[in-house]
Amino acid sequence: MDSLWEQARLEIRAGLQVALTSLSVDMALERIEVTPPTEEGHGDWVTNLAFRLTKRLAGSPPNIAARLAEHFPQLPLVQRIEVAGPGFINFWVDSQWLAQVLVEAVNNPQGFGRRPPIGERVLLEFVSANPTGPLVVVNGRAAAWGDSLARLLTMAGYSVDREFYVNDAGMQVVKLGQAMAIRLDELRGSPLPEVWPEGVYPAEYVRDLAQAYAASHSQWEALVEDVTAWPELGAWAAEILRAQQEKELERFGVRFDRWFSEKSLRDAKRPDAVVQQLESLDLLYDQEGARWFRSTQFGDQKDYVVVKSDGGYTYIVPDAAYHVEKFQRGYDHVIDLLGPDHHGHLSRMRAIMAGLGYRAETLEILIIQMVRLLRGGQPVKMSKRGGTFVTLAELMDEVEVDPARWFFVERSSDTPMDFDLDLAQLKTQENPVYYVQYAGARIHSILQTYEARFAEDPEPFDSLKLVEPLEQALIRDVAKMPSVILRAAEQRAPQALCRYLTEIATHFHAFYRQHRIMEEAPSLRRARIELIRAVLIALSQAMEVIGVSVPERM
RNA sequence: GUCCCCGUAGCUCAGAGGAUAGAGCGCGGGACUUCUAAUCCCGGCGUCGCAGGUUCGAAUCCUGCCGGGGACACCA
Repeated sequence: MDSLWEQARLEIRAGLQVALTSLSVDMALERIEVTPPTEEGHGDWVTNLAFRLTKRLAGSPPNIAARLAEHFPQLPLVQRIEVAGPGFINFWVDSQWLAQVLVEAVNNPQGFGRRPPIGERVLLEFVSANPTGPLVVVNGRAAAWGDSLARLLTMAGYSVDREFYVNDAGMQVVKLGQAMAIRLDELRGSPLPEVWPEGVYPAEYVRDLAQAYAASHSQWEALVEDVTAWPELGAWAAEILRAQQEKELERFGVRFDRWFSEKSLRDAKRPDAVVQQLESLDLLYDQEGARWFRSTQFGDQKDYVVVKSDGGYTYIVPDAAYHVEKFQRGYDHVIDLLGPDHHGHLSRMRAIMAGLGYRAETLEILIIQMVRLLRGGQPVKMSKRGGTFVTLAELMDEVEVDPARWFFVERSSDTPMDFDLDLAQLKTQENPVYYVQYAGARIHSILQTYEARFAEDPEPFDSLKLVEPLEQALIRDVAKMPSVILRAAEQRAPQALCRYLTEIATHFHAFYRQHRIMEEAPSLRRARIELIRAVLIALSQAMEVIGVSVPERM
């Protein structure tokens, strides 16, 4: 069942087809464009049909538009039709017809804007930070944005699984183990190396991990000089770090359905199967002692190594095996959110999956771009290599979860963003999060007063009382909400919700200052109560999607 | 050098091929005896980076150029 707002669009489109028929023009419904106006005052829905018919019908666009309007059938939901500008036809949806949406929302708050299950399964993989250190700010962006996308797709009727891919095998875990060994040695009183080995981070948190390890393992001193112990030490530390990441994400309001271990994939020999399949498809060749994949056959810039000269696999092999595994689990859509450092990985991943016979459209790869933190207008240093990176935990210590999540979701994911720490902490007009939350708090406050005074209001709801421009604007905002959700889901654009929320909050605040509720006559009071109840529902549902709370008091 | 993203108001950014390109912030005025002033109202002279092209119509699509950011390992 389409939302009322969408229903209006479809009926207008059908009406246009009827008008076309009376002008002896055949046109398929899907080819008739009915779009939102670009500007206020141009109605609720607009068609450009007249421009597109200049070759099939004699006359100028305004003339054709006028004839179409004339033959447009009477529809109860169309209040007004206007031929405007150089040939547009603007349609106003009848406010009374539209006001049904208020009752609909109030009768089913949780279901409002939610499309019934459409039977499609989505696997969304995001964050997937290496378990070799704490989460950093850009992981927070991925977490907030990815979680919102998951909520958005759920609202749009998809069945969504959130997954975190844990790189708990391979070289970086061995390096972590080596760092552990160095730190354990430090515990025995040895000096730290003057130059750390290539790829081994001198990070402080490893010292804490080493202490914890020593405290729980009696034989630890024997491992210090044992190179073969690095993988095990690394795996131990990686699991601790992974568990910390899970906790931090939970604090950030993000939970995963599955933490998928790369090690389990390797243990099951899935990467071997990928290489064998590529071999059997004759897509590998030898060069300089390594096995290369012919990725240029699949649109990549250059071929690349899959089996190193030492016999080990490069990163792409287990990752490809992981994606094969995902598809085998039967998902209709597989979506990856990759970090900014994976930019170059994208074309390789697409190439190898194409090589393995998967259609390009089924795998969507989105890039989460980097985050620059600003304090006092100046960038805060956050280079992971320099060791001065800002962690997600540090960010959460400074900024509350609600504004942090809002800020991350507000911007499209594929462009670098500045995160203004000062602004995020401001609890004033400059901060859009509180602006929207404040609208919710005001509604709660009115509803509490109302329910205390009129627990049993005998007055029936009469939408005819809602005639003020701001009331009608709010009815439209409520009615549009399901369409906003569906469109944002299709576009993978949760940021659209932030814009919607700001708009409905703006209309509400203006309404609030201009009109009263409790002092009005019973019938008007009742109508406005129904209106703001529905506004609160639409607002809360949209806030739910971006993972930001709606406090009852502020 | 190749590939990806981005150039729109002083700043941060919206913009579904359409009408006179919009918001917020900042700045200047004004509004609470009232259901929350974390609010509202008024104030906008922009080469939509540049040049071509497609189109009845381009900030939007295509090509080239200029500027900014990022990615281009037998690391993950």
